[in-house]
This record gives sequence, C-alpha cells and structure tokens, in this order.
Amino acid sequence: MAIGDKTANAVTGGSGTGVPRPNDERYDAQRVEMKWFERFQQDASLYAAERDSQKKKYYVLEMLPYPSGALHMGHVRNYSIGDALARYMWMNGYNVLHPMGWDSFGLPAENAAISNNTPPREWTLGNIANMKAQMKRLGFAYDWAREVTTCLPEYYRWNQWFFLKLYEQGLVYRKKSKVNWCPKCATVLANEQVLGNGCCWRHEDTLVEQRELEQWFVRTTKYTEELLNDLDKLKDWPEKVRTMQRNWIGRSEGTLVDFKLDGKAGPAGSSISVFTTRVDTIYGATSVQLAPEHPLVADFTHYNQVLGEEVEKLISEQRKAKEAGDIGEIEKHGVNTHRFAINPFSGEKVPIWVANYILMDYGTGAIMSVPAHDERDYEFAKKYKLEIRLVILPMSGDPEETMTEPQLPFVGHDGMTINSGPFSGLSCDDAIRKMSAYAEEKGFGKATVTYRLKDWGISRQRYWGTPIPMLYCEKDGIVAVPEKDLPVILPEKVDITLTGGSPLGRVPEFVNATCPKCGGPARRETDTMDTFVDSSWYFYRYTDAHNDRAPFDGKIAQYWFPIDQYIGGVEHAILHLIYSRFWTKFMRDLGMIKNDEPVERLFTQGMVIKDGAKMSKSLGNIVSPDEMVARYGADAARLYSLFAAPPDRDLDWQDTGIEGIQRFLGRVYRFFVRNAGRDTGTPAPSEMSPEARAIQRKLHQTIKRVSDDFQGRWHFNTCISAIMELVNVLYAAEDAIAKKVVPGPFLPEVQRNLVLLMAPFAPYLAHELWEMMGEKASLLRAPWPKYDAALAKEEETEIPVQVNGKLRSRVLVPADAEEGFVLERALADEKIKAAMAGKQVVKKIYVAGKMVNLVVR
RNA sequence: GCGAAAGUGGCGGAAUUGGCAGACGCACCAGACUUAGGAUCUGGCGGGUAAAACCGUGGGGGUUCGAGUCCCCCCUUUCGCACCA
Repeated sequence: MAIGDKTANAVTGGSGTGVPRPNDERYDAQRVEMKWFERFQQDASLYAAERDSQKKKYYVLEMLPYPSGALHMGHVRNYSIGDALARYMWMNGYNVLHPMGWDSFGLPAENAAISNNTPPREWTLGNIANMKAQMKRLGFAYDWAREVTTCLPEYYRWNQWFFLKLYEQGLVYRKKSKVNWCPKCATVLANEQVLGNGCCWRHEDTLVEQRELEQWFVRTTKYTEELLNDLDKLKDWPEKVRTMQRNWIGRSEGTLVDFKLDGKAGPAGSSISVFTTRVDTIYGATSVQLAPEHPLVADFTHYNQVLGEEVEKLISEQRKAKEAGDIGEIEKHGVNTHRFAINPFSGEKVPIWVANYILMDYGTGAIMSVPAHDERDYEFAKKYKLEIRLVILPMSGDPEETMTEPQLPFVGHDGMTINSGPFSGLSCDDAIRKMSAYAEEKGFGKATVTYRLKDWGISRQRYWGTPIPMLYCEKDGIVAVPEKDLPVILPEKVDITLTGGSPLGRVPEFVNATCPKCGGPARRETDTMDTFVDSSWYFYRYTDAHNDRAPFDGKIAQYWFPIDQYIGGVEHAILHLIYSRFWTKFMRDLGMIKNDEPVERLFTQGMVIKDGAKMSKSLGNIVSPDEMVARYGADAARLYSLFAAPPDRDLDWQDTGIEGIQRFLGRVYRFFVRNAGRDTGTPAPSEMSPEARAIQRKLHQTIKRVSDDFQGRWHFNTCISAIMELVNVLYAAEDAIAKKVVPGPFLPEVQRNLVLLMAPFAPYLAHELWEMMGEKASLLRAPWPKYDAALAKEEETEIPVQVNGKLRSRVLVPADAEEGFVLERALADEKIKAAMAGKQVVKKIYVAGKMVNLVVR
C-alpha cells in the first residue's frame, strides 16, 4: 500500500492550529484482524514450543476451561494475561510452552443430554469446537498441536492407568462410610467440593446430604505433612492461597487422653478418648463432653428414654446449625448423663455430659471441659453451674506481675501450672510435653496430631467421566483391569437420568465382563472418577501430548517442569491446586518425575463484574466476548480487559471503557498511516531537537515501565497507560514531525519500538503496523526493546517548593543541579519570597530531584 | 469471633521507597474542522473563590519539615476460616 502517496498532501495538520488532519484512514479492526487471523491459521508452527531446544524454557499456563458452550469475559481476561506473558517471553528469547485444553468431563454435559436430548460427547465436542474458534479469533497464541481433551480415550486411559498405579501402591482403597451427597448432582462429592455453608460447589443453594455408601478413596493423607510443609517452598504463590491450603489441611498438635468410665457408667475397662491441645490444663477439667452422635451416647440412652429424647434434640439442633452454616453461633445446650469418667491424671471422678456444640467429625468427638481456660467451656460451665477451677496462672514478662489473678477464662499459653499435682509449677509448654510423655508411659494417652484433610473420595455415580478400571468377581472379589486391557471405554449409548444410581449400571454390555483372574463372570465398576482427577495431571500431558505408551515421557516433563507461571481464578485455591500437588508427589514417588511441586509461580486473577455484581444470566449483566469482538475487535477486548483494572483485582466492566480503547487503537493506527515510511533525511543524534529528545525520553521511560511490570507486579493497566502517554507525546509532536524538526530515521525507530511494546497486548494491530513499517521478520520473535537509562533521563526537572510543608511554587532546574543551586533558585522565587515575608528560615530541606521544603518562623 | 485485602473525583483507576494527590481512560463542557458528526483534533474538568486564601484520599487521634503511604483507635465492604477442642 502506497501510504506515503496517499497521505503526502494530508500531513499538513498541526496541533492547536485548527488545521484539519485526515480521518479517512479509520482503523477497520475487523478487516485487519481477519487478514491476520487467516495468516495465523496457515502457519500451525507459529506458536509451537520447540523440542530439544538450547534456549531457556518458559512454561506459561492458564487454567483449562470447562467447555460449557462459549467463553465468558473471565476467560478472556485470564487468557489475555497469559497470552501477553507468553508473547513477552517469546520476545525475550525463551522457548515458550503455552498450551490449551479442555476439562471436558462433567455433569453439565449430562444435564444437556437430558434437556436437549443431545449425547454428552456430541454436546461437549461441539462446545469445544466453538470455544476453540473463539480463542483463535481472540488471537491467543496456543500450541494447538498439544491440545488435551480429557473426555477422549487417548487421555482418560491414563487416568485409568494412574488409578491402577494408585491401587498397586495402596493409595486407592474402597471403604464404606458417610459421604457427601448432592441431590441435584445425584452423586457423591469430595469434602473439598462442599462449601463452607454445607452446600454443593456447583449448586450453591443446595444442601449436601450425608449418605452411607461404599466408595473409592484416594489416600491423599499419605502426603498430608508434605503438602503442608512444602507450602513454605511456594514463595511465589499468593499468601492467601497458601493460607487457605494450610487451613484446609488443618494440622493440630495435641494429646489423646483416655478417661476410664466409672464403674456403673459402662462395661469394665471401657473409656472415652478425648483430644486436647491443652493437656496442661487437665487438672482443671471438671467434666467430659461428648458429641451427641458419639457411639457411647447410644449405650447411655439405651435404657433411658428421657435422656434419649434430650440427645435427639441436641442432634437436631446441631444438624440445623450445620445446615444453616452457623454451627459457630449455635446456642450451647447440653445434658448431664449422670455418669462419670475418671481423670487419669488426678484420679478425680468427673461428670459426663452430651453437648450440641461437640462435633463427631473432629478429633475423637469427645473433649475434656476446662472452664477456667477455654471460652466455650467457660460459657457452658456458667450456664450449667459446673465447677470452674483455675490451674494456670498468667505470667507476664515482668516477674513482679506474675501470679496475678487472671480474668477468666484465661486461655493464654504464657502461664504456669498450679493445682496440678506433681505437674504444678511448670510453664504451659513444659507441662504439655511432660504430661504427654507421662500419659504415654502410663498407657492412657499420647501426643498426637490431627488433621482436617481427609482422603479424597473419587467415586461419582455419574456417566460422563472416566470409568474406574475395576471389576467385581464373585470368586476373586475386587480385581483390577489389567493394564493391557486399557482403556475401559465409556460406552456411548447410555440412558441418562439423575435418578436410580450410576447410568453405566443400566448398560449390560458394559457391566458384564470377564474376570481376568478366573475367567468367570465379573461385574464392572459403574461409578466414574471425579473430574478433578483429570485436571490433577493434565499439564504434564501437554509436554508430550501424543504419547501412546505412557501418560508422558519423564525426560520431556523434566525439561518443562515446574510450570513457571500458572494463572487462574482463586476459586481453585483448594480443590484443583491441592489435588494436583498431591498428584505430583505421587508421580514423583513412582519415579515418573523429579519435581516436588507442579507450579513455581501462581497468579490468581480477579473476577469480571458488571454493575457491582458477578456476571450472571439471572442478573442479565452478561457481556459476550463474541459481541465485543464483533463490535470492537479482539485487540480492543483483550486490551480493555487488561487496562480496566490491575489483573489481581476485580474488574468492573464498562461498555464505554472499551470504546476508549477502540479510539486508542485507531489513534495509533492513524499515526502510522500518516507517518509510516517517512524518511526525512539524515539523523542528527548529537543535535537532536527538543521535540525529538522529548519523544526519545518518553519512549525509553515507557520501555522501562512496561518491562519492569512484566518482571514485577504485572500492573498491565499502568503499562497500557504508559503506552498511551507515549502516543500522546507523538501526537503533540506531530507539528514538529511535519516540519522535519524530528529527524528520520529516528522516528521510524520510535515507531518500531512502539509496535514491539504493543505486541503482547494487541497482537493484531501490532502485526499490521509491523508489516506497514516494512518489517519482514516475525514480530512474535522480535527482540524486546532495551531500556537506556541515559536516554530516559530528564534534562530539566521542575522542583516543587514548599514553605512549612505547603506547596507555594515550583522552580525549573537542570536535572543534575546541586543542592545549593536549587535552594538558591527556590529562595529567589517571587512566590516563595511572598510566602516567607517577614519570617526567618529555620531549616532548608532538599530531597534530591524531588522537593524543597523551607521551614520558617 | 479470628485472619487477610480493600476504602482516593460523577465512574474505572494512578501515585512501586514518607516527598507536586487525582497519571491514563470513561463521562461531561468548550472550541476547531464540517452539509453533518455518535468521526477526528485541541483545550478544560476534585470542592471552593471574581481571583486568591482555604478544604480535600472512610472517620478520629498521633509521629514528621512533610502522611493516601508509618503508628494507635473506630467504621464500612469483600474474601477466607470458625464452638477445630
């Protein structure tokens, strides 16, 4: 295109002169983006990670989506961040792995099957095709040759393979227990999939029920300690996520102590085991409290109907509070069983109570109650007039103040035991150690650690998931499917309903199998795996996506792992991120990989909201990416999602905001149309005009700002502002440019750098401008511009001058001016003189290059 | 209740280390160009005033020559945890 010819007579405009500039070179984003879209399609290797590369590797990953049907703005934001980073790393010479895939098993496909009578596979693959097209149109630079689709046998056969490995290692087992059941999902859920308020993670208004079922469990607890301790290694994870995982693992150090039942309270020799973190207070225990569902309670109520009814009441109160999600605020109720237990330390008989605030699923479901040193026990004791006995005296740092009467309850650790028999006079920590050891020695207790993290229940009574490769033979019992028979293929013709158990159970050709051991008839397991199995290791598959002999090659994975940067929403802080940490440790111990952790750096981006609320169909505040791309273009949608807020914060979508971005892109384009290809003669580096210097200075300042942010805090909103400022400076200098005050090829060099700076954020426009400038080399691999501190430096600085801390004037001084010179200028300033009239300067403060403050009296 | 993050113009947000509060963008106002403008360009834009003074970063204290930033108390919002024994 002969840009020069077309605009030669148009470039007469001037800022502020009112001389018109042409606006017929309006940026047609659709045309330009479609042109490049087609070119990008033709070169499949464009975004491919290199094999056997000598370059330094960089693995940038965004959490893979569930193919629900269409991308939403949260996806666009997530992928725009990752894509900018991937492109930046390419430009910095790294061998970049930037893959994408589909977390494509799961319940929505079954729901769709029920409501529109579409087979889950068809529905899912259709959605994938659509969303993949959206991603391509948005210009995300993915290595599609490595695409992973978890619902295909090529992938899920390795889930089955891993299941067999877990089984061999004793890390998956079958157990009958109370499990979480979501009535809407019609399946069991893992503990991690139940929200804090007792609702299902996918149905936030549906309470999870408890059902007694036999299920497959993965022994995640084998790695509890390591999962906890290694959190300290994850220095580049958000502190928030690490805290959440720490809380979830819920380590608590304490002591188990057996309280023998007093003669008539129960069978001889039986006892109540309590868990306490404060065994040092045990001489102050004035009762034992049982959870209403504690097995011993049933013995007590067996011949006591009145007690039985009261316990029933406690059970229902507790259940109600749990369902309402406010077990923390339950009004404490209890009932005295009129039975007694014996404190093994003091030999004292203490009453046994049943209380509604004691939870069966934590510790042992029984506690010793020490009213003087525990808030809850204190409250309970006051209410039921139980004895409150002080056994710890507070000790402050000051010995004089030691042994003061404490305000009850005193729950601090900084105290000394009293009234504690042979253990009196010890510090709390000392007492805990000695008393635990004593209990162990005497055989009625021991130091122990409890955790909140439990094993991962992975059986799902659903169709659209990985079949569990297990068989039940009448003769041989549970038998694993031999590795050579994998994959166990998920049948396609299945009658899906949300009632009546696993849909696979209604497919005889699936269920009926042959026992590999005895050759007799066997029944296949009809439950499928939790989809979180799929996402626990998918990112390893990207490194070797077409391996049909193993999930991946260990050597290749070793090159790419750990993931350098993982980006996604904070909603996976526990679920996906704890399972995949477990999976990595399991694979490491299998000898498949060397790394202990899958992810080096984690970034959790904020949500996209509109009108102050999360986008949702019911609120009608959904912004469709397709519509944004059609109206403003992919660059604008991407750029705006980065510009509107820092990426870690929530983003409040504003329709007028993206229009501003569209204007900016047009502004850049027009500048290039008017000025590209202009070669105004010889450069004059030493005698550069002030206008040219201003441009050059701004350019280098901008390079610094953008580069720093990629290395540091990722505030792309300010990066983009900086680029806008640079463009504003170019516009302001357009008169000078037209008058050739700005020497060429200086200007093309500036423009070239501007394109490079924009390339990670707005790839379509950047490619167009790159081509317009006559560049032939690939923009994707063009070297990132270098910042030159000397060129970025201001020659003159405006120094604010304060009098008594109030801004009174400003003085313009050379950037390298000495303190004396600046102060002299400041004192000579008319406004400053006026402000100081009749007063004495007591103190002169000069902060180099920043500020003068004159203190006067 | 405990913990974390946040609170700045009409709006989204800047101010990275205690040093010019409000960058950049939106909205709005004015001007230019124009047959036209929902295009483009230029300028204005926290409150207040004729202009100044003065006031201004959730509220109240404090440290400092100087505080959006540091300290103390309080309020609000969001998130996480929660009779975890």
